[in-house]
Formats: sequence, structure tokens, C-alpha cells
Amino acid sequence: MPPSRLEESRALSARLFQVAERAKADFADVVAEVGLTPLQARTVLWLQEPSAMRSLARHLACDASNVTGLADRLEELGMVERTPGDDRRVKLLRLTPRGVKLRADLADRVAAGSTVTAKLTAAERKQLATLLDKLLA
Amino acid sequence: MPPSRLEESRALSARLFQVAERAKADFADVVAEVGLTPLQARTVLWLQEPSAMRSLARHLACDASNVTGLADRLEELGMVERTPGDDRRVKLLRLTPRGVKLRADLADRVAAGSTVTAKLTAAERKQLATLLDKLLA
DNA sequence: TATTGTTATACTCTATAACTATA
DNA sequence: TATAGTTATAGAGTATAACAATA
Repeated sequence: MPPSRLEESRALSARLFQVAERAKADFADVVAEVGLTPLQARTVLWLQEPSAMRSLARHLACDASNVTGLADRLEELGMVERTPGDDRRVKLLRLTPRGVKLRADLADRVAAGSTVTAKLTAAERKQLATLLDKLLA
Repeated sequence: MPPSRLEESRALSARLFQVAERAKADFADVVAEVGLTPLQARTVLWLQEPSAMRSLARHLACDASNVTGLADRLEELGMVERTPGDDRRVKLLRLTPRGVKLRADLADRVAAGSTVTAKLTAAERKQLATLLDKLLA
């Protein structure tokens, strides 16, 4: 690879990271408004349907041991509750009525604060999705 | 925002994070081959010209206190050395001859392992750069 | 007074291993 | 034996505050 392509690649990667970092920071700012950390917020948004703690861990791409504390905190806040599953080893996490309200509020705020959505036209968003899919293939 | 746009936005952001995470993981894998952490590797790549530790911290977007240990480790490895600056408060970090060789090796490997470069045509890379710039504007 | 590099320290995030209760 | 959730703990990575040397 010639040096110019190397530099082009570096610049492109740098911009990619910048966009991802900004999107992450935007998300963190928005969810902080309702008193949640990013991981707590992702959990609340995920719990449209009740979910076993194990499968939540898979969704969050973290170890299962971390979900215990996460669930503890959201339970303290009155947003989720542990309910037994059919398999009695399993505990399902389910939003409380208060959690359901928070989730709706959160979804609105996240959508409103989303840079990716706001700054591109529909055609551009489609273009970006296509390019990103190609990178993930 | 209607629910469909909200979901489209969520899916787009998710793909963006996935691509960024994969690029980060690729970089970490490649630089691990030469025995460096990502931060150490970014430092070596940055030091084409000698750099004050303070300005290195700004480039790495981390606190200056972290650069001390980073420099210590790279010095142990024989890749960089501290040299006094004109302002005698300042220490410049400079690559040793061994560090210069490592930097060239590293640049080749990073370029070869770059998903962003490999999977897109020149036209697509330009398209992606344009979209990312629009998001950063 | 302000700034550079340093040190000590603490906080967050995440992972590993051992434990229990079920299966 | 294997799996779900829990607990204790350890390792990165990063930040803050105080310090000495210098501006």
C-alpha cells in the first residue's frame, strides 16, 4: 500500500472513531438527563419484553456477572423487577409501570438527540447504511 | 419522530458502533503482534516528529498524568527516549533507531489489517468520508 | 502565578473463578 | 454434568490532586 493510501485510511478511520465517540457522548448526555448510565439506559430500552439476565448480558455484550449489579441498581430505582422464569434457575427482568414510562421518555429523548438521524437526509442515511454493511460483511 | 424513523436511527447507530468496535479490535490485534497496547502503538505512530509529553496527551485525548507511565514503558522497551526541550520544563519524546524501525513495521501491519481500507473501493471510501464529515459538521 | 512532568490515589468498566440452586 | 444467577476480586484504563522545577 502506498503512503498516500495509508494516510487516507488513517484519516477515514479517525473520522469513523470521531463519529462513534460523538454518538456515544450524545447518548450518554441524553440518558444522564433522566439519571441513568449508558448501560442502564440500554437495559431499559431493551426491556420492551421481559428478558432473562443471561440473554440481557448477551445483548449488552458483557459478562453475566456484571448484570447482577446493573439489575440491583435498576431495582433500587424502581424501574425493573426480578420475576421467576419457567426454568426456576432463570430470573426474568421486567419493567415496572414506572420503568415503562421511563422507557417511553428515554426513547423520545434519544431519538431527539441523535446526531446520525438529524444531520443526514433519508437518502444519505441509506447510503451510509449500505457502506457500513459492506464493512461488516 | 415516528417509530419507524426511530428504529431506523437505532439500527444505523448500532451498525456505526459495530464498525467502530471492529476497527478498534482489528487495530488492537495487529499492534499486539508487535507487543504493544493500542495506546503505546498510537504513541509510536504519532512520534514521526519528537513531541512534548503534554501535546502527546492532547493527541491521545487522555490526561497528562497517564503519559508518564506510557513513556516509561516505551523507554523500557527501547523504543523512545526523553530529551530536554528548549523550555526546560518540557521533555520531548523521540523515537530511538529501534523505535523508527518498529514504527515502519507497525504502519505496514496497520495498513494491511485495516478493514476500512480493504473492503471499500476508492469511490466508496470517498463517499463514506463525505458522509462522516457531514455528521461531524 | 501559571505550566510541565511526576507521583499517589481512586474510580469505572469489565472479566475470572468459585459458589448455590436448579436442570 | 451443565447452566443461571450471585459474589468476591483483580486487571485495565482513566481521572484528580498535590508536588518540584521552571517560566
